[in-house]
Amino acid sequence: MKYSIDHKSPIPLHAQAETLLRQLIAEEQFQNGMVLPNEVDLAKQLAISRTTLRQAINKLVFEGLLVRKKRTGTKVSNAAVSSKSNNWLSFSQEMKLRGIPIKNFELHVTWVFPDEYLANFFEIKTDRKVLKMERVRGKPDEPFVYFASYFHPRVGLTGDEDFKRPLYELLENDYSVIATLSKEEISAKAADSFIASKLKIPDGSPVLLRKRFVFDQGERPIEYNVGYYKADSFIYTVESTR
Amino acid sequence: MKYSIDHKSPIPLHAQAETLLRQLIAEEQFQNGMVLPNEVDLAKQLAISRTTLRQAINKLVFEGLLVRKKRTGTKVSNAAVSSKSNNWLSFSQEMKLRGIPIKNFELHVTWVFPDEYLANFFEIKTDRKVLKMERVRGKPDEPFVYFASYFHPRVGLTGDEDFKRPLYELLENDYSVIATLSKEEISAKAADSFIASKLKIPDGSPVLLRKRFVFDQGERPIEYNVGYYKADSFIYTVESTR
DNA sequence: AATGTTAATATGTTTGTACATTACAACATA
DNA sequence: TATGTTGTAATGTACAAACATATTAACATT
Repeated sequence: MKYSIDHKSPIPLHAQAETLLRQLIAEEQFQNGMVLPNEVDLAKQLAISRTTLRQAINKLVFEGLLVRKKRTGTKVSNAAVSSKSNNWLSFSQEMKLRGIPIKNFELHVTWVFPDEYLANFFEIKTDRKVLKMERVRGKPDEPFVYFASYFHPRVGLTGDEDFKRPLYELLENDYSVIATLSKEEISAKAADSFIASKLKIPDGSPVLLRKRFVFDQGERPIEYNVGYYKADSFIYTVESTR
Repeated sequence: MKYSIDHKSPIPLHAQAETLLRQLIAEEQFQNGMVLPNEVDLAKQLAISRTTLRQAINKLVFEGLLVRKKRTGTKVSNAAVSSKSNNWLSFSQEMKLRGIPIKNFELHVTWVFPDEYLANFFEIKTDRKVLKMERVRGKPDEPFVYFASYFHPRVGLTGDEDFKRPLYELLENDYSVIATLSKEEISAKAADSFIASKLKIPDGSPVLLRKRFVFDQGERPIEYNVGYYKADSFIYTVESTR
């Protein structure tokens, strides 16, 4: 087999198994509608226990990528959501897609102590400094988003990186940190004075608040990102199938 | 304990444990934000193994109802109402899952001529009437969402249906219309006077605007839905993997 | 030929056990 | 006083073993 599982890796076996299955399905080694090998054999092939394998399969079943059936086996669901539930574009790419030329300004990098909320997400203590990157984007006279990213110390960023490069490319190539999972929360809010000044809008104007929690393969937190978008400058679109 | 687990029941123990936890949370035996007993003890109390208990907890964690944290314990997520992509719970169902009792009021059904925008989406002419359903939801003294749904004439609704029933169930059972695809747009906006009065908030307050375009199996448009959510009463969550 | 029985095989359920990781607190030491 | 060190309690990960259940296929019986 092309891919395999590394028992020495810090990434949990079930997580490795999960991404491995994803890859095989994506590459159509396991094709749409095809039944995959039975659990006992597959576990043996991957050199993990059946229980661990089942953890991985369970997740994919929950996502709807796989369907279990007794006696018949577990098959790849071709109705497949394609799970490209969009949005693995970084922001600059998103905007280019809309034909809007965007500039970065007020790019600012510092080391800060995390607050409770962030320390909690990162699973670190509040006295452990983290790298914070802030930036404002838009046309210079018309900013439309302010956002702040915080990076887990584990990633190993020094603060001297070229943050004009696409972020996920930088992480992947130079730090071999692979972001595989993101959870986002989108809500509406009234701009406080800080945000209002950054976006050059009146206090209390509506903004779209977008929090993004990014994880690596082992589901370990690696980045926290908050963005404040001027109302109407950003529309979040989601497509989902059943 | 009021409820307990029956080892002789044909219902799997982990499933029993799952519903039991749901009940306890709904009844606020385990309240919002409260940490529940540690796994070892809880398993002992319920007379099931820790692993089995974890199966149950895992599901609720996946749903977002519980949050695990090392050393601290597992706590009930008091997070505001959220909506996951890729699952097709209608709004009332989402709320029930979290044990929040929600009421519909100001339910209102009329026939209207579509504007250009809607006619365009439905691919019909503007002189063809469509069914419009409006409603406000929340606690009676505290509305937190106003929304309007428009249904394509093709669906065949008469206006006399019981709109208190879950919508997709109604469409599926009584009209054999199966909604399989939805596209959503989420943005922030300032409430105009109409929305402000419906939600009992000041003019210009921020609201989350959610437009939903629903299609049937043949990708034909069947519903257009606009919702205005009071800021902070609704968080839209999206999870995506790569 | 239709029906019932059984065996095989897949997933489903449950337990017991062990060790890893994290966070905190209490204590001990420089 | 400041700084390690160790203990402890929680979740996280992993494995092995056994038994349950559902479905199919093959076979036997009527």
